Amino acid sequence: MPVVSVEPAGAPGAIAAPLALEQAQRLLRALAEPIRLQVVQALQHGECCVCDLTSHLDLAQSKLSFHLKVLKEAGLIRARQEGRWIYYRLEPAALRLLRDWLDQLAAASQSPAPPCS
Amino acid sequence: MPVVSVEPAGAPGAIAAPLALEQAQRLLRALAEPIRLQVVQALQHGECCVCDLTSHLDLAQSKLSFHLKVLKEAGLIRARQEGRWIYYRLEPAALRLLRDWLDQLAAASQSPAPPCS
DNA sequence: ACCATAGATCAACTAGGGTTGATGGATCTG
DNA sequence: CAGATCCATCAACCCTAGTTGATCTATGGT
Repeated sequence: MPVVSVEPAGAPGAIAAPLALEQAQRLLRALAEPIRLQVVQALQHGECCVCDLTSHLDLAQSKLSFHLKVLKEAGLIRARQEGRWIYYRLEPAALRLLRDWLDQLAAASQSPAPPCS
Repeated sequence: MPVVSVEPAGAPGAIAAPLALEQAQRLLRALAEPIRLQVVQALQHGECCVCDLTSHLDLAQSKLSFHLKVLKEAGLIRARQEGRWIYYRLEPAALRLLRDWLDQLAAASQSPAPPCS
């Protein structure tokens, strides 16, 4: 179900450019929202159940649930149920994916090259 | 004017967390839009004038201009005038800033730690 | 001076994403 | 079983970000 399938370590040289772009876009859209960024930050040091997040971030339960869903569908977080609590945690692979995408872009943009095709 | 002031290489250990968060958020919001991503990709190998971008991406001039402004205000691109043309180019420092922010997050999220405070 | 082109800006409109409050389904406790 | 807690989901609303078409400024050519 998660959109970002943690790719099974194929040859690191080969890149399917448009696919990577699409994934990068999904991740960016999911992260580009204040509340979701707060959630991601709150999860950066370990997993956390929803009720603690609501109180910690002072959010309506419904609102938080909505944003958790967006983050989960983008593949940025993962849920684990334990009794009646549901613990969420970050998916570092997704973060690394986006980081690598940015890295490529930054690398390409500083290699001297002729202007615009 | 650019929001992302290319910080003058302070002690790399010291981080002003909320400030970095705010900048990351600005960059993310600017990048999280299909057209703006296309623009950034189009600029990844060198600078380009607006008229070439419009034809290359097949966009209304007004629309492109709007998105260029957003990218510029976020500090992701920079403009240079030459005659009656205006050339835009990527600002790799901004990309690296965001990459580093993601890197921190990914690093923190995989160090084993106790759950939720 | 006149006209053409490049690009920014503006006002009016639109649509998609986020909010809100209520309801529903699970799981635990007594 | 009855009640309570945790969380997801839904429908209605709202607002902001993006679109559109027109206008404005500046530069350059003739």
